[in-house]
Amino acid sequence: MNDRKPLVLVDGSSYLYRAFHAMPNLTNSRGEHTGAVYGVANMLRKLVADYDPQHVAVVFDAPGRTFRDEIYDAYKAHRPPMPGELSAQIAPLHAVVRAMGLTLLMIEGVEADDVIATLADQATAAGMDTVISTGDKDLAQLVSDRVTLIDTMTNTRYDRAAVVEKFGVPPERIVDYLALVGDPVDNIPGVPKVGPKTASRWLQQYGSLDAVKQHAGEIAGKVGESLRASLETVDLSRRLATVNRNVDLGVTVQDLQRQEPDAAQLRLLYKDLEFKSWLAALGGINRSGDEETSSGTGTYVTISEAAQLEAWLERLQAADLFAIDTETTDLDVMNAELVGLSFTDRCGEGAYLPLGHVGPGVEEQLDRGLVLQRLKDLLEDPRHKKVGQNLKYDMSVLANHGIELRGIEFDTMLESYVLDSTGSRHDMDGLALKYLGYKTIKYEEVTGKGKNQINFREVPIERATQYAAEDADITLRLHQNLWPRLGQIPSLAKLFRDIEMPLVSVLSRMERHGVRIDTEMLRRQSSELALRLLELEHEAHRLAGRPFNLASPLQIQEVLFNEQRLPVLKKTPKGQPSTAEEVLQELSLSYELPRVILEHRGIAKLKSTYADKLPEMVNTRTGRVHTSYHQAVAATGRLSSSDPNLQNIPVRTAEGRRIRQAFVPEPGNRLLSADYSQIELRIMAHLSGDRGLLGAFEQGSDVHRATAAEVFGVSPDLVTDEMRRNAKAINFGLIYGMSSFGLAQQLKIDRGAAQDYINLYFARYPGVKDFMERTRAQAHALGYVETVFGRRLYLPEINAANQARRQYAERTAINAPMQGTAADLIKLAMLAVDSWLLGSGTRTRMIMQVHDELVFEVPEAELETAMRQIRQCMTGVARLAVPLVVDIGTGINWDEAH
DNA sequence: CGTCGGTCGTAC
DNA sequence: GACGTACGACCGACGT
Repeated sequence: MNDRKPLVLVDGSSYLYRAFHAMPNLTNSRGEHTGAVYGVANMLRKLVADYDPQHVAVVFDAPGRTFRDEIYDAYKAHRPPMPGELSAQIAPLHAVVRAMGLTLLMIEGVEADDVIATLADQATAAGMDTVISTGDKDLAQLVSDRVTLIDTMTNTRYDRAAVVEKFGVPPERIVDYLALVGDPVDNIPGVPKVGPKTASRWLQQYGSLDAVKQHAGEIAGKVGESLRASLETVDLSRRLATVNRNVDLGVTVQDLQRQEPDAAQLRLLYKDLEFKSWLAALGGINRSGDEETSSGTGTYVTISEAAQLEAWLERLQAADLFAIDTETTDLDVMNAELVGLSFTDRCGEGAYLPLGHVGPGVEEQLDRGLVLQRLKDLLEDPRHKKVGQNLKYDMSVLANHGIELRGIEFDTMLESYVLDSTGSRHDMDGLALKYLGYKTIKYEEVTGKGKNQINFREVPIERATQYAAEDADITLRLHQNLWPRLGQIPSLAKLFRDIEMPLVSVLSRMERHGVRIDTEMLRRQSSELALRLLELEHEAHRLAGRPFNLASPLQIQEVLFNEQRLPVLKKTPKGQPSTAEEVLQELSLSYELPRVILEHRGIAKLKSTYADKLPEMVNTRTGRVHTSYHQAVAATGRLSSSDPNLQNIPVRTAEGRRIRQAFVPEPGNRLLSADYSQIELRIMAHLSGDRGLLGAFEQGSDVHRATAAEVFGVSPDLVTDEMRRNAKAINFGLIYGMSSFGLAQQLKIDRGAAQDYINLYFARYPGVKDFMERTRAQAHALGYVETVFGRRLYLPEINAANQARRQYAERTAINAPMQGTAADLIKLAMLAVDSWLLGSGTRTRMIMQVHDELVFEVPEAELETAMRQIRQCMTGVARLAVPLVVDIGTGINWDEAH
């Protein structure tokens, strides 16, 4: 949307025909025709030089029937089959287009015109200008304030005024004009005897085709007769001439990013086509030749002598940037010991430094302690820049050996994530395949799997070298591929550099510090829960008349709905009767068994997921639990947590909160919890600029109460609990892109009433309504949405033909800017807090992040300072249109602090 | 005996 | 089908 440069859409098919007929009969020395390729490619070169577009597509008709064939059999029937000299040029032309870095679009069952029309409309909706390059005047119907037509071969340009001048009618009337004039090439019948002059005169006189038809009786002479005879077909002509602006493309404007030309490929093509001057312009042979070696392996060495180590050390010290990777004994960082290190500063090369291997051949291995001592300065010096894949892991492993990795400049996993967070995984093997077309050696290929799996330390050094050095090599290659892509989108490059990269070490420190758990308390809870579960199980079996597994939804379903004949209130997506919480809740009103099952389920969940699991996760060495925070998982920009997941510890019910009571500080400390108040609603106020919502936050009111007062039309002090509850559901629903159905279900009211609430809300908060519509439009036009800080979320299914998928993408589009901005804000807050912690010499530690909450372990003497500093860091990260408010609590456990 | 999809439930 | 983002327990089917 910020692009100054227009979207350029090229009607490749029309140019192909024109170039074929216009160009002299060019052939190469093998007698192959090349004139049409030359003509179109020449035109594309000129276009790229003139506009330097960031987004461009070259669109071709796809073979096969289109909707126009469906409505009119004779459509284009007169077109003679494509001459062989032309069809033979299509494949090389496509190859040239791609090698030039331009997106080629050819969509089954959709004509080039319709593809162009749809994309132009999307761009317009996003506030982007479009230049359509075509030799076909039919597309004059698309011209608007934002869309111009150019004919690159004749060098003419059509804006609105030029269309009126040329055709005598404005763009909106072009289809009427075409319906009257007809087009013999496309076999649009038109009205016989009516040509350009008559058509434009009529349209000027009567205003539109419909008006012309109404006045058909008044038109004298042979043309009048002809018009009256054509009244039936003229509507068909109009339909044939009208481009379809709303076809399902499976691509959006955003997918049309112009790429760097593939010089090697162009060289091959031009050589083949014998376009000698262009070949010369490409210059000499690419000196690096990296691209071509991507399927082979690099030159990898094992460092087994001190002299080699010194040589590599010198080389790495001199490098602007080097890739580093660690091999360890364990995937769990807290228990991982270093087995080896690999690095490279040059693609295609790499060194592996074995340090902890066992077995035959280890005599060759340098002493780990001595080597690390020797490497420490390089690794800890922030001036020596490093790139890695998931460097948080390497950083933590090195920390286990007393080395604090600094100069963490680039992480390829995060580069991929910031570029496109929707890519399901950002693991190195996948990235290498996706971006380099390279198949890496898999970890399992080296260690084996299943019961035959060996520890990496047992992998022969020779084999380990190939695997490990390749990892460093590929990491560097990936970085060289991904970083320029990020550089093209400055907001993403900034996000990457200023938020994601600095966060890596913050997260590493949080994970390594961990959190203390009162395991005895959890064990006592577990026994109590076990006892209660047994009681409930007996009770359930008695009520069912037979034993069954209460943990099996399938068996519950059998007992409740087949044997006990309870009514089926809801089905699962697969059509089975649902046994979900809300269903059992409803059934509990009339039956005993569902209530027992519900209670059993709740307690079983608490016991297995929390009371039993957390003590298991306590590290025997540190006596604390060390979660993993994942920085490249949640598509919106949030962190996620696993092993254990500390971001879904119960809080809503009293029994659940007992789990939180087991999260405790070290003696002499307190836990401090600081959370952003109503962060996503505040962001909605900021993004929408809605006066009412902004006002509510400026006055510091209870926002749900304020919403209730507005929607129900009462003064805030007269808002009942029910009104507030409903308003709260609406507020949350809005953040999630809800429908009236969803709200109805939530509030247990009918759909009409829910829709009334929504209408009322939008009437009171029109800015919010506009924001939602703007966001949807942007998503449709660009294929992505953005946070306040420019983080992008791509929505590949936003224009899907499947309604459910499309609607799902639309809801995501609404939610992502709010959820994502909240994620950006708390990441900034973590960075701010961390730099305070590091700079102040305090003993306060940040130990957990739960999306809008940060948890700290604070020495009692530092509580006051910590509270003040943390609040300041968190509220000060950004100036939004609403104040950021942070609630802070402290206590002897997490429940008390929260 | 492992993997994987389906269902459910916890958090924000 | 219908309200967004996660992780994970458990079951049961399926393949080794």
